[in-house]
Amino acid sequence: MNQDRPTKKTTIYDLAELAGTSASAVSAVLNGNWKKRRISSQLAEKITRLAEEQGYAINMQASLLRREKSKIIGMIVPKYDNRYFGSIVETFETMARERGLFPIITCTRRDPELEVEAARTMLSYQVEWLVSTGATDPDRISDICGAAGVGSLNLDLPGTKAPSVISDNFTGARELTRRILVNSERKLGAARPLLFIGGRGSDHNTAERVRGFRAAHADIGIPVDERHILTCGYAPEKAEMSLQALAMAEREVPSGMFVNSTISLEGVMRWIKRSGHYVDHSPVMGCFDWDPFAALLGDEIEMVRQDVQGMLNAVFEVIDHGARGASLIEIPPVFVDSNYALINDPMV
Amino acid sequence: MNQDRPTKKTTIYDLAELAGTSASAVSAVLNGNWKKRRISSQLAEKITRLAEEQGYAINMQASLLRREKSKIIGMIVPKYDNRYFGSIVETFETMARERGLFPIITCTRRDPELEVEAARTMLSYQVEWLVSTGATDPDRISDICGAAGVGSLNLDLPGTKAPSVISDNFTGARELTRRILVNSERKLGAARPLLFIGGRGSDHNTAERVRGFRAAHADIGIPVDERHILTCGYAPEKAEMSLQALAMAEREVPSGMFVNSTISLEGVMRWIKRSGHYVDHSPVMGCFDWDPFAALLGDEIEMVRQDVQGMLNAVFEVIDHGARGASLIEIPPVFVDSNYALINDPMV
DNA sequence: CAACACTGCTCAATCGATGAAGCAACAATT
DNA sequence: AATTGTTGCTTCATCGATTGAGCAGTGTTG
Repeated sequence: MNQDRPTKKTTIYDLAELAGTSASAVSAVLNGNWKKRRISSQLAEKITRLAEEQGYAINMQASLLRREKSKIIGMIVPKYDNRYFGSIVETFETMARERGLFPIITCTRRDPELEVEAARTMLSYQVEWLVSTGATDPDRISDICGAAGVGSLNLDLPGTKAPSVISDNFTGARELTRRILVNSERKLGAARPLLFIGGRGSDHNTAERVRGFRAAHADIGIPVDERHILTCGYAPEKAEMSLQALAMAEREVPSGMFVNSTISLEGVMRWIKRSGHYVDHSPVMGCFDWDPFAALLGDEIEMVRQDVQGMLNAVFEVIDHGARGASLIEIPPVFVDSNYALINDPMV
Repeated sequence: MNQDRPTKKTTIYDLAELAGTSASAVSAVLNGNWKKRRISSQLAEKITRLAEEQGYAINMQASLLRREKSKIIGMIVPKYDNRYFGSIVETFETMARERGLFPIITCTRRDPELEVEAARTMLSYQVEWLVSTGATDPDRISDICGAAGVGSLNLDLPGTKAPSVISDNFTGARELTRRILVNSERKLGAARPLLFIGGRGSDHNTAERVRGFRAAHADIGIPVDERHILTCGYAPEKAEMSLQALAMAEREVPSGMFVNSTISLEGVMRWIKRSGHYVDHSPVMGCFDWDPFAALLGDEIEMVRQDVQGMLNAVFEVIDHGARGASLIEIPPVFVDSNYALINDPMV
C-alpha cells in the first residue's frame, strides 16, 4: 500500500487530485453522506478505491475540530490489578464501541492529583462524557466537567454532583454476612461474631458494607466486637499488618471474616498462611468481590460478585437517555457458588 | 468557574477578547513559550489568571492538527482479565506519561478483525507509535502502521516486521520445568514426566515453552509423552475439557503439570477440584505466569513472573532511541517463591 | 420558449491553535 | 539626523475535514 511515499499521510486533498475531483466530494464519499450530497456512484466508487489503494486514514483531529460532537467517551479507573476493574474496563470498551463511541481509559492509581489531571486532559481531548470509577473525589471531577459543559458520571463510588451507579453494598454485605454466619454455625457448631477487614472507614462503600455486616449480626441477635472492624485500607500489606497486630493483642484468633475486597483478601490469605494459626481449622470466610482463584482457596469462601454488566447497563442508560440529576442507582450484586455458577440474588 | 456560559467551551479567542489582546498572544502564554515570543510578564500573568478563572482547557484536536507531533501513543491489548496484562497496561501508562506522551489503550479480545480495526482507528487519531501486545497477527498491524509512516512494536508475541519485546520463553520454561521436576522428585520420590497444558501450538511463545519443557526433561534424561502436550488454547474451559478427555482416555492421571498461563490454570484448578482425582495427593505444579491467589493454591505451585517492567523498559528504549529493524529482544522472566519475594533469575 | 426542477458537482468559510513575518514605538549608537 | 536594535505585540496563513451556498448542465412542464 503506497510504499513510494513513506512518511507523509494521505489527505482528502491528495485523493481529490488523484481522482481529478474536489476535496469536498472526497469528504462526502468517505464519510458516507455522498447520496445526500448528490455524488454519482461512479465517482464514489472511484474515490473509495483510491482511498483503499493509498491506505487513507482520516485525520480525526481535523474531523473532530470541524464537527460538533467528538464521540469520545472517557473513563478513569483506579487500578488494573483485579478482576472487578478489569471487567469494568473491558465491558465499558465493548459497550462504548457498540454505540459508535471511542473509549479513552486512564488509570489514576487512587491518586487525587492524577485524577484531576487526567480529567483535565480528557476534557482537552473533547470527551463528551467522563465516567469516574472509584474516584477518591468524584465531586471535584464533576465540577471540572460541569464547567466545561461535559457530562460526568460516577461508577463504583458515589458522588453528589453527578448520577452515580454503585453496587447495593448494604444488602449485598448483609446477605454475604448471613451466609458466612450460616457456614460458621455449620462448621463451628454456632454462629460466632465475625471480623470485618479492609477498605477505608471514610468511603461510602465500606461504610455501607459495615452497616450490612452489623445488620446481619443483629438479625440473628449476636453482638459485633467493635475492635474487630478493621477498616485499614485496601492494600494487602495493610490487611496483613492489621491482623498481625490484632493477633498479638488478643489471645484468640478470629474464627470467621468478612473481607472487603480481593485486594485485601490477598493480605489476609498471606497472613493466614504465614502466621501458622490456622493449621487444622481454617476460618469461615467471605469476600465482597470475586476472583476465580480466590474462589478455589481454602474450603469454601463465600464471594459476592458485583454485577458489572448491570452497572454498565445503568451507566449507558444515563448516557443514552440523559441523567436525572445526581441520582443514586444501586445494582444488586450476585452470589457465586464455588462451582462458579452464578446464582441470582435471592434478596430481590 | 464560569457558570454563566453553561455549554460553550472557552477558546483562546474568548480569552483574547477578555484580556484585550490577540489570540496568538494567548496561545503563546498558555503553551509556555511566551518568553521566546517576547510577551511581557504582566500580560502573561493576566492571561494565565483569566484562563484559570474561565476554566479554560485547550482543544487538543485543534492543537494537534496544527502541530507536527501528536504525542499520542497507542497500545493494543488482548484482555484485561489477568495480572500480567493489567500490569503491562498500568506500567505502559505510567511510562508514557513520564515521557509526556498520551497513552490510548484498547482491548481487542484476541479478535484479529478487531485488532485491525483498532489499529486503523488509532492511526486516525494520529498515534506516533503503536504497541501491539499479544496480537494474533502482529505483522498485519505493522504493515498498516508502516503504510502510514507510524512506528510499531510487538510486545509479548513477536512479529517479523517490527521490533519485538518478549519474555525469554525457552529459558524460562526450561527452568520452570526443572523446578517442577525437582519438586516431583522430592514429593513423589522420583522425577516423573510432566504434562504440558494451555496455549496454542501455533503461537511462538507456546512453541518456545514446549521446547524448554522438552529440554528440561532431556537434561535429566526422562522422556516426554507426546500425548501429554496439550496446547488446547488459552480459555479455562478448553483446559478443563482437555484434562477431562485425557483422564477418560487413560487410566492414570498426571502427577505433575506445566500450565502455560494463569488463564489456563483457572481451568486446571477447576478440573482438579471437580474431578475428585486428587483428594489426598495434589499434583506437582508450575505455571508460566503469576497471580497472587494462584500462588497460594495447593501446596506450592511454582510460578514464573514475566518481567513487565523490564519488557516495557525495552519497549521505551526502542521508542526513545529508535529501533534497529525487526529485532527480537528477549527479557528473562523472574521466579517467585511462595512468600512472594522475587528471586532473581538464577539462569542469568 | 421561458420557467422551473433536478443532477452532480465546486467554492469557500469554518473549527481552534500555532508561529513566521511584520509593524509600531522607543532606545541606543554612530 | 540617520541608522540600528530591542521590546511587545498583531496579522495572517496554515493544519485537514466539513458543509452551506452556489453554479453549470440537462430534463420537464405549461
